[in-house]
This record gives sequence, C-alpha cells and structure tokens, in this order.
Amino acid sequence: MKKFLWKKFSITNDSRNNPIFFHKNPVERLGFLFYIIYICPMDEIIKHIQKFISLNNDEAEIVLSYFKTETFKKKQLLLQENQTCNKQYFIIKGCVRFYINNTKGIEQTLQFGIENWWITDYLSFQYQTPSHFNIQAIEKLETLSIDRTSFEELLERFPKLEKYFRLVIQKSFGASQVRIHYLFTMSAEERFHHMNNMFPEFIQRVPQYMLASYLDFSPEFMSKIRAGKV
Amino acid sequence: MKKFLWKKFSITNDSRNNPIFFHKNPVERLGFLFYIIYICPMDEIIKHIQKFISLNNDEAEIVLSYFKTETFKKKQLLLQENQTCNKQYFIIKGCVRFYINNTKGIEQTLQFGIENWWITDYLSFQYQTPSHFNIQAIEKLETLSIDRTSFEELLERFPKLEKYFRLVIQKSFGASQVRIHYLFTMSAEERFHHMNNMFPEFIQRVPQYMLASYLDFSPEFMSKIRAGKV
DNA sequence: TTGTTTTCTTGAAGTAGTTCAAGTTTTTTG
DNA sequence: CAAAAAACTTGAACTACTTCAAGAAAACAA
Repeated sequence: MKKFLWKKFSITNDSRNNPIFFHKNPVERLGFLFYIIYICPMDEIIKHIQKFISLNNDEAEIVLSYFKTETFKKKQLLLQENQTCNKQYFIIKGCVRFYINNTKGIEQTLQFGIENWWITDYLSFQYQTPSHFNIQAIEKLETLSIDRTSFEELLERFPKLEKYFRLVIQKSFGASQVRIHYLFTMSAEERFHHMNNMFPEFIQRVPQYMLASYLDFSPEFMSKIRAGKV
Repeated sequence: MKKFLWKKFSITNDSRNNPIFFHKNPVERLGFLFYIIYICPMDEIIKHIQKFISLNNDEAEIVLSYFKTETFKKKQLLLQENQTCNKQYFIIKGCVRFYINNTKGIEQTLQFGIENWWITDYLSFQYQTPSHFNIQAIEKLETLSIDRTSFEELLERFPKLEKYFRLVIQKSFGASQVRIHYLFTMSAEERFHHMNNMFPEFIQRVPQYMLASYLDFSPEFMSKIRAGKV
C-alpha cells in the first residue's frame, strides 16, 4: 500500500518547476500534504537535516526540489570502479554496499549503508577523479540523489547546509576510525560477535559472505565461527 | 635562527586583545609584519584555508586570533584515552600519531599527522564524549589549537569556514577509506613497499615499530621485510 | 512447482603472519 | 663523553587464519 502510493506520487527533480506542487492553497495540496506528512519517505531527509540544523517548511520544500528520487534493483550498481562519481545518495529504503575488487578478483566490502545514510565516494565526487570503489544495491533500493552541480547550487543557496554536511561527514569519518580500531584490536571471532551484538537486525539483511568480507575474514571462516567450530 | 624568532615572537590567544599587534600603523607593526610574512608559521594555516575558500587579510588576522600556539615535547600526549577531546590541532611543525592501546597492551597507530594537517578525535570533540584514542607528539611539535567554544564562535563569525572544514574532513575521510582499501587488498610486504614508494621521506621520520603497527604487522616482521628475509 | 542460481557448510592441507627471547645497534640524556 | 634507554634484528616455534574442493541448503525466476 505504502509502496503503491510512493510510486504513484514519486517526486522528481521537475517538481521544482511544478506549480501544483508548490501551490499554497491547502485544499488543492491536500493530496501532496498527505503524501508529504504521512507517506513521503522524502520527508526523512528533512528530518535528518533538522537533527543537525534548523530548516523551516518553505526551505525544506526548496531543498527537496534539488533532489531526484532514484530507485535501483537488487544488485544494481550505483557507482562502478573507474567511473567518476557524480552523485551523492541519501538512502530512503534499502541497503547498499561500498566495495572493491581485490587483487584476487574477490569483492571486499568496506562499508554498508542503510536507511537515512548518505553514500558516495567523497573523493571522486569532490575532485571528479575516477573512483576506486563500487557501490551496489543489496536490496531493492530507493534513494534521493543529487548531482555535483545541483549540490553546489544547493550549498550556495543554503550555506547553512555546509554545516549539515560537515557534521554528516564528520560522523562518517569518526565511524571509519572506530572501524579501523576494531579491525586492529579484535580477533575475527570477536569482530563477528561484536557486530552480532551491536546490529543483530542488520546482519539478517545481508548475505554472510558480504559480512565476512566487511569483517575481514573468509566466508568459510564465518561459517565455522557461527557453527562454533573454531 | 628561524626557531629562535618563532619563539621570541610566539603569538598566543591573547594577541586578540593586544593593541600593538593589531595597530594599523605599518611602521609600528613592522616587526610583526616581517614576522607574519617571512617567518610566522601561523601563516601556513591561512594559506591552507585559502586553498579551499577565499579569505582576505583582515579576515585572516581575525581568524588567527581564535587560535593559540601550543607546543609539545617529543612523546607528550595531546589527547589521552578516556579524556574528552576538547581541542582541534593544526600542525605547524612536527609529527604526531593517533593510536590506541590494544587488548595486549600494545600501541597501535591508526593515523599519522604532519605539517599542515588537522588532528583531533572528531567524534569526541563534536559530541564531548570520552575518546577511545591517544594523540602523541612523535617529534617536537608546534601546533595551532582551538577549543570547542572558540571553534563554535569562529564558525558563527565566519560561516564560510564551515565549507573549509567540510572539505578538510571530507579529504580525511576519503584518505581513511583508501587506507582501509590498502589494508584489505595488499599483503604486509606490499603495504610496506607501497608506503615506501609513496612517502619515502616520511618513513624516515617515524620509528619503524610505529610504521609497522600503522601498516598492521609486527615490528619483527617489518625488520624481516626490510632485510629481504621474507 | 521445478530447475537454476546463489549462498552456506565442512574438513584437510597450507601459509602469512605472530610471538618469544636474546642479542645488537642507535639514540638520548645528563 | 659514558651510561641508559629506546629501537632494531634474528631465528625457531607456533597459530589464526586462508584456500581448495565438493556437497547441501536456500532463494529466485520462469
């Protein structure tokens, strides 16, 4: 039901220029209001922004207009190695992995992303250089995306968003440091149990072999840990 | 010689209220001008900021006034585990390591910092929570430091610095991702040679055992790699 | 529902690293 | 400059993981 409405009312970049969407008469906008308040998952990004900085309703609408909804099928790539990353994605629904192909041709997961997370290769996005990374949908995925140009425009129009993005990246960076900490201080088994305790629901969502590579051991070893055979 | 002058003219936070320093008469300020233009390493931070955003001379002086020069002896700690990190440091001269004590009581380096780098535990600094990390001077160290409160004030006074700090952190985050990439795809020996090729001058500056832990292998193994005995 | 693909399991053999302990070299300090 | 401290080296024994190969189970598509 939710999903049906979501698709039906799906708002694209063009909404920015759609007079109905921005019409001030509340009756005429009823459908959209309902959509925005009760159903629209796009609302999540506004809530997320408002956790870090203030943003009133009018601003929120304009901010939203800079984003495009983009959906991906399971296994579809959002970014491929050697391509330049020209979008930043905010995950509305679903799950992605950020991975590389190592020298033996095995895919190694560096990061996962779930609802309300930003995902992109910041270096490639910022400096428009080819990426070393792949980003792939693990589940059917709904995102809000913004390209490099719109992103610049958005930040120029709302400089206070600089603060929002600074804080978002700061958090990601912090998480990345803590991750290295865990890789360095825990044994394979400890890393698995730690992950298991911290994110019990999450580990249900991704194939074991991806989790194994994220925790930096082989899928076979994961199997043995789970079976208590180590 | 340089060092002597540096010490002699060392500018502290109090400079903000020092009428001589900000006096507009160029003759009276000659010493300081000379200092600022030819000797003052504080200038480096301004140059660094100007690489990312525009900043005129008047602004630069005010920005500088928010910082304090702080020096550390070799081995001195800038931040200790379990303390809350309440400063952000910009390194003028010297070298630091960002490390943890692992479960076996061995110190494991997660990051190095050299001239023109920012170093702090961003999570602890931002959310004022106890840090998991230590930051230590590896060489005699000169920094510019800014505390949490001054940092907030600075950003409020110059909102465009939000962009600067966003870009700085973005770069650090990118570097951290690339680092994990290397850890995952290269063997110990490859990681060493890669580091050797990329930063030949840097590896001269730090003890081998710190480098070994940064590259995630034992000091003994480093020794064997270097001797070609592996 | 059935066939196909993807994911997970298991044990045996192998290896890239660690750990330990003792000695040597280099750097720092008074 | 000598003494002390810190950093580096070496080889032998060990181990936490990997790799391989083959089969079982689960998920997916037609």
